[in-house]
Amino acid sequence: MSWTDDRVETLKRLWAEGQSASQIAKELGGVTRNAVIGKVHRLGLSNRTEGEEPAKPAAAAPAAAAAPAADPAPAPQPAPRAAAPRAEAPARAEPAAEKSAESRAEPRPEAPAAEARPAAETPEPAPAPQPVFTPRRPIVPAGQPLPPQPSANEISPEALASVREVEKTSLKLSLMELTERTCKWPIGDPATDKFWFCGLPSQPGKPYCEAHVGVAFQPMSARRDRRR
DNA sequence: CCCTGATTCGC
DNA sequence: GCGAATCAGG
Repeated sequence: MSWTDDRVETLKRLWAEGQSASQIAKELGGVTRNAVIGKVHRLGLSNRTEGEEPAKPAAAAPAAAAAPAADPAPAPQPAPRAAAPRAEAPARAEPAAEKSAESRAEPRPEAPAAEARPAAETPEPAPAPQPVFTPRRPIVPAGQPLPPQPSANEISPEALASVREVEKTSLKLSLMELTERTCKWPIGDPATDKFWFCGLPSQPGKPYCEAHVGVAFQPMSARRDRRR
C-alpha cells in the first residue's frame, strides 16, 4: 500500500482525533503502526501543539555571552512529553468576562438518562447509539465525588455515564476485528447496521474493557438482597 | 506483558 | 519517501 492522497488525509484526520498509531494503522489497513508513525513524522504533525510554539529557549548560549542582565524565565518548565490531544476548540471570541465562570463549580459533565436497568441482565446497553462524531475526550474516570450511595450494589450513575462516555469512543469493531485483547462488549442492535463491538483494550484476561468489566460483572442482583 | 510514540537507517 | 527494527517510556 502506498500513501495516496486519500490515505494521507485519513491519517491526518485520525491523528488529529487523537487515535493511536496502531489504531490508525488498523483502520487504514495495509500498514503497520510504524509506518503510520513514520508518516506522521514525515508530515511534520507529530506534535500537535498548534498555536503554541514549543519555545525552545536557546539556552545554549556560548559562555562568552556576558551577563544577560535580568534572568527572565526562572522556571524552564520541561516540556511535557506529549500534550494530551485536545479537540479543536471552537474558535470563539474570548470575552474577558469569561473568567468569572471559572470559579463556578462544574455542574456534572454528563447526565444522560441514566436508566437503571436490571443490572447485567441484558448486554445491549445503548438502545439507539447515534453515530455522533466524538471530539475524542480522554475518558473521564468519573471521579468519586459521591461516596457511598444508597445501594452499594447498584451501578452508580457515574459508572453508567462513564460507560456511555467510553462507548462514544469505542472502536466500533466488527466481529472479525475482535482479538483476545479487544473489548467484546456489543453495542447497538444486532438486527440493524448500528451494531458493533466496543473494541477498546480489554483488561488482561477479561473479555471487556475496564468500563464494561465494571458493569458486566456485578456482584449478583442488587435487589432482593435484604431477603434475610 | 501489554501498550504508546520516537528514532534510526537500509532500502 | 518508506517502514522494520529498535529505542524509550507507561
